[in-house]
Order: sequence, then C-alpha cells, then structure tokens
Amino acid sequence: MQVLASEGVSAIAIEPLAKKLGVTKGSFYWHYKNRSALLDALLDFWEGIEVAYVRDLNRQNETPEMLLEASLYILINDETNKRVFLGLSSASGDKTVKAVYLRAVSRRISLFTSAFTRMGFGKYEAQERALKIYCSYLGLIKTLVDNSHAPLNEMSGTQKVDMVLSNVMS
Amino acid sequence: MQVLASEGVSAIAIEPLAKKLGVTKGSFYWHYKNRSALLDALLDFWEGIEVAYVRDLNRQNETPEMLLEASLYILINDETNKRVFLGLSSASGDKTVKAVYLRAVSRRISLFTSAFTRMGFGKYEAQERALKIYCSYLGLIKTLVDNSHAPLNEMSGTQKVDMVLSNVMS
DNA sequence: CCATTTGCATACGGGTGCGTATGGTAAATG
DNA sequence: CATTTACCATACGCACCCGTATGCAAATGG
Repeated sequence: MQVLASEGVSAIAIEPLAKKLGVTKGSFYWHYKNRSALLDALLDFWEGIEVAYVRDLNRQNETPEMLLEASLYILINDETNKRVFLGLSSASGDKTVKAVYLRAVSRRISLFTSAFTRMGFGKYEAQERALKIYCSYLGLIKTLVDNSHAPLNEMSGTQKVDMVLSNVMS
Repeated sequence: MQVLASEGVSAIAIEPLAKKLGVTKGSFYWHYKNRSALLDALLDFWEGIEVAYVRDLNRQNETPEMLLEASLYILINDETNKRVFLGLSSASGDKTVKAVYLRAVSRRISLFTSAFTRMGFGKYEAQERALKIYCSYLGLIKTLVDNSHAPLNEMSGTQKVDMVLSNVMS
C-alpha cells in the first residue's frame, strides 16, 4: 500500500518489490498467482477502505455542508489517499486499474452531488456544482503532490478546503 | 510529438519508436546520442512552441479578460497541448521532464496572475484567483483526457472555459 | 575517379522484469 | 515415524529495451 502510494502502480513489480521486502520471487509466486493478482488484491483492499470511509462520512455528518467539508478535508489532506488516487489516474493503461479509478472518480462526484442535492439544489445545479468542486479538488491535489506550486504547500489543511469550497458556496 | 501526446513520456522508447517510423536503431543512434537526447529535443521543441504561443496571446489580446478567456480556450481545447502537459506531469520521475513541467506550470499560473493584476486586483488577490483558476483548469483537463466523467465531454469548448472562469469572475 | 564522409542496417552484449521449474526444510498430520 | 503440505530459495528461459560495434552503400568533394 505504501509502495502504491509513493511510487505508483508501475512500482508494483515483483523482483524489486521482493528485494525490498527481503524475500525472493519464489516466495512471492507461492502467495500470488502473478503480478496482476497482487495488483488486484491491493486495489480491492484500497477500494474497500475507501467505500467504508465514504459510508462513515455519510453517517457521521448531519448536514450536507458538514459532509462536504469533512470529505474534502480527508480527500485533500490524507497523503496516502491522494497519492494512490493520483497514481491510479496515471496508470490507466491497465484496464483493471482504470476501472478502479473510474469508480473512485464516480464516488467522489456522487458524494459531492448528493450533498448539493440535500442542500436543496436542483439536479442540474447540484451536478454542476459537484463537477466544479471535483475539478478544483483534483487540480489541487495534483499540484500538491507534484509540489509544482510552492505557496500551496504552505497553506493549512482548512485553507485548502476553503479554497475549493469558495468556488461554489456563494 | 504526436507520440508524446498520445502515449506519454515513457512511450519515447527507441526500439518501438524506430519500428513505428520504419527505421532501425542504428539509424536513430546516428541522429541522436541516446534516448535522453531525443527526449530533450522533443521537450525543447514543445516548450518553444508554448512560449511563442503565450507571447502571441499576450500580443493579440487587448484586455486581460480577453487574454484570460483566449488562453483558457487554447489550454482546454487544444488536444495536443493538454495531453503533452498531462503526460509530462505523470512522468516527473525524470529530472529533465520535471523541470520542463514545472516551468509549464509556472507559465500558466503567471499568465493568470498577470491577467488579474492588470484587472486591478492586488498582488495577493490576483495570486489567489490565479491559483483557483489553475486548479480548476488542471482538474478539468485531467478529467477530460481520462474521460472519467462522461457529461464533461459533451460540453462545448466555450462552456468548459466558462466553467473554469465562473469560479473567479464574480 | 578515388577517398572520405554521410546515412542507415545488422548483430551483439547488458540490464531488468516476468513467470516456471525444481529443490530444500520445517511443521503439520495420519 | 513416515509423509504430506506449507513456505521459501535457486536457477532457468523468455521478452523487452538500451546502447555499441561493425558493415555497407550512396553521396560528396578534392
């Protein structure tokens, strides 16, 4: 999981991984059928965590405003989540990865959309706002992880959330 | 260039590329010292085009509002530019690529910032708005290229620009 | 018109990752 | 106690890509 987060999907390679873990290929291939099986297991594991987290967020936040803020705080400030999500996005050559990635995108946009719907916005307006938030969020975490704009990394977690939210909370 | 746009930096590999072009490695290595030299040449070429384009945009647009709109239209709707830019962002393992990418990010943010400054916003406010626009823009093109949210791809070029601009043009 | 440079092809060695075959050891099991 | 079964290591073949060495033919220019 940590490797997936820090090095991306392509870093899930048997031989280097085995060396890093101090075991051998022979050992690995006894536990997993092949590289793809390991990747699938990792993706499953990650997706399970994600889905559970969304469920908890929905449970623990009364108002849609709180839900939105809490979700964004996690999505923006949880380093592992950010890195894995972006990692998956860059590895969409793999069909399985792409499917997991698309579901993750869908979960995020749906979460935002339902929050706006619960706020009383019409279907179209809610989707529009969700999409705007999603794009801001995605651009933000990409810029953060790439470290491509220094001032961003000096902002606090809440400031980053506010930056994304300010676009749609009039 | 087309390969760089459609397949990403890692697709700049000598043997497959040579095969695709109907030549051999021997031929390639006569023209370029190595893979890195080819990549550098491509990146130089691309960056040159980009810089020239920004200059032209600055020349051809009287008002900062026009400049902003025209720039975003290009950045969002030029397929090659989008794909190369995102390709570079995913290949930041390479040090040279990372440098080119960071300069490209910087150019975009600077362009936005200077537009807002010319509109009369203070330094801080201009930077804030530029950053918001940049994140929206980045998230948008990433979502477009990934084709990860169908409704987006049905919007017109101008609608996409408006979506990004609506966040900051009150 | 011959010699050298230009432009490209074939052929090799090296590195790395995947996946399989095979062998060994220690613990569980009948 | 013998024999499976769990777990892991070594060793191999295959494929892909890099980069170099070398050969060869056409163009060039002295």
